[in-house]
Amino acid sequence: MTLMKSNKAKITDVAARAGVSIKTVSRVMNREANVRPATRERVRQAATALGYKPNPAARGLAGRRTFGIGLLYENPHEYSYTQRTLEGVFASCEQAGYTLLLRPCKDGAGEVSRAQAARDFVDQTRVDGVILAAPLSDDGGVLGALRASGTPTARIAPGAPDDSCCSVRANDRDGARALTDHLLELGHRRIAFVTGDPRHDASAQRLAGYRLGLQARGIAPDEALVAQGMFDFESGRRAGRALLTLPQRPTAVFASNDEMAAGVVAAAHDLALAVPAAVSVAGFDDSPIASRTWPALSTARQPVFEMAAALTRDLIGQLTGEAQAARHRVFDCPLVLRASSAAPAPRNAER
Amino acid sequence: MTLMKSNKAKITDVAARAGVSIKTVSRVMNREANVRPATRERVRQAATALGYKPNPAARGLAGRRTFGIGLLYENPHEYSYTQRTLEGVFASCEQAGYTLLLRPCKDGAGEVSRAQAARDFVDQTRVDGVILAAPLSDDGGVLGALRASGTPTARIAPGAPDDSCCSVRANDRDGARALTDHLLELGHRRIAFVTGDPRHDASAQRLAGYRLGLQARGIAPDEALVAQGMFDFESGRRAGRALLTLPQRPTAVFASNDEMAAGVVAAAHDLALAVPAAVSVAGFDDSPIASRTWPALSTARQPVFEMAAALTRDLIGQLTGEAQAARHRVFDCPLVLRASSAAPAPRNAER
DNA sequence: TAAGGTCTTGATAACGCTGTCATTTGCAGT
DNA sequence: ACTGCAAATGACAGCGTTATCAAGACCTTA
Repeated sequence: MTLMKSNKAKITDVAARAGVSIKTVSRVMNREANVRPATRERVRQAATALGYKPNPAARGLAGRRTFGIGLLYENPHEYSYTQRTLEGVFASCEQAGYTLLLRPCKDGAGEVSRAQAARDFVDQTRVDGVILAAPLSDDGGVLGALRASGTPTARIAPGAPDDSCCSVRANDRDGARALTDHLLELGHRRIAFVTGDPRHDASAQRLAGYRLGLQARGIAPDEALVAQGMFDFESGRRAGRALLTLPQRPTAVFASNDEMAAGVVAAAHDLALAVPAAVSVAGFDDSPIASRTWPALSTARQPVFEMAAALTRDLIGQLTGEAQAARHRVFDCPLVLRASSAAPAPRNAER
Repeated sequence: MTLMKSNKAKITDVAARAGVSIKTVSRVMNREANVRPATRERVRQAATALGYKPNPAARGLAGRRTFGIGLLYENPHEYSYTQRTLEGVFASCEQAGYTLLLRPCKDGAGEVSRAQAARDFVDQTRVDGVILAAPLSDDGGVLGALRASGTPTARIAPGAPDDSCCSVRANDRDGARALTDHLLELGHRRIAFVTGDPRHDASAQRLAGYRLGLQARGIAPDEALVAQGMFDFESGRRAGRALLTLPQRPTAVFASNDEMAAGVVAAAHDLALAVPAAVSVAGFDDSPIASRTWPALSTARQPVFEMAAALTRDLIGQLTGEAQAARHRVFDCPLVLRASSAAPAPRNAER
């Protein structure tokens, strides 16, 4: 762990180390012509050694350009989870006069490269604060990079809230528990479950809620009824196919998010099983896909916009010094019951 | 039309006009305490009169804060059109060392407020360039505001490409024509169409492609088979219900985008009409929803990511002076045939 | 009226970089 | 070795704010 104080190297430091004037450093950094290769190389090495990154504000002020590109768009009808998060963050930023800068991280990349992306981002933008969406909010590398840079951070749905960062999360366990209870009340007893991406803490919470629900009714857990998913449609479809072709078919399938639940519905259609007549399906999130499947999904609504907006307010509060301690908010997930869940067919309704 | 040269007022101008020092102006702008109300008001009026907006770069340099909030997230599975656009823009920005700043515009707001939003955005961020997503790319107010500010602009799917802005668009007409031909070749003759939001030029193009296809086969246009939609799921569902309950039911429905096509599929399900046995459905875009409906949608793929990435490259080329003239790119939309389209049932296959 | 505060206000120095323009260096060509 | 020109480098002045700190204005109280 390095010193907390981020003694950012500046152009004069690089110039001194390379034994040239700051103007030459500027030329090298901006890839201008007319610098001898040897000099260029010397400067480059000095810059690397010092970890020098030009200050964008100074560049913008002196050079009259910001190296920023704006993207303007209208709110589309087809919101995704990320999209809704973004809208929530933006709403709070706008109110406080902050600007929103985005950085998608390649999901294929390893922890090292994600940490690097985080480092690059704060260096390049010098933002006052950063918000981490799950599962980045639990990424040790990213968290470490941000901490090292001294950038205040806020986390969406982190596994272990920590008093150095504000955080917000849904009450995944209770939401999943409520949905499980709903299926139980309809008379289902063989309820399968599709887990989510294990890197998201929410996955574990939702599974726990499901188990708690069964346990409360004295139903023995059956591991054969729990399939692994990754939060995406295809994994849901695969899990659905596996679960619905089990010798003793479940009468309901509860997937950890709507995207996978849509996959389960597709799998049921593929197998000519009517939903909900032959099998009930439930999801989680109340994302747009939930009302676009046929039949529409019963689910638990995650108030994404509100969560993101509140978290951003908290972060800005910290930045401006209004807030003292890190705040951790938890939002409830009310049930949204639609057509994908119903009482099981009589022959399956045991007890 | 005002002078093109944007003589941005600076703090000294405001100070001079209000008859105070720049520090006092700074205090007022930053809502600091200890400024006499009368002074505060005087400064405020001077600032308004001059249209003064603090330069964020100077603020960042002097004050060590950027008023920027970063949002880091991983690429989600559930991409929307906007999301994909954003990824494409980001990819090109990243490569050129630019930072991406976002500004959602309220879609409910009028043209005046959208223009204001655009103005505020460039004032607040001083971005080097702006990209306009449809239908903002055809919004006179926004375009005017950007032109007045002298900010280079690039447009996604504009109605009338103009030589002052780069643009990119899909070949909507040919794509729609190809999809129509596909349905015709399957044997369909009564093919209904659901139009898109009229503010998007693409809507008119797609409708034109559909009409061209019918015309080429000598099929008389039947206006009863054309329903108005707004590119969203619900409008598609409504249009689908209307079309599928027509006395002489169409054997196929071609919706201007996948979102609406999904609505048509839902409407068919609602009416207990099997897709594609009783009615074929086609969409446009190949957005994620296209492969999530059941059955999955036949559609035309709009290469959104590539389009956005190319446009951004072009814009940055203009900014750096590499490119001279505004470039206008057109991307083809290859057919993606899935299970939602098939030959009509024999009794409907006339001729 | 004077002393002792507390508000208000302003002068001026950063902030870290790029632009301008002068100066130095390197290298042909003689 | 010398001239001349182009390439390479540097000195220094901004860029438009905020921060610091001192000074002035205005009250209160004795």
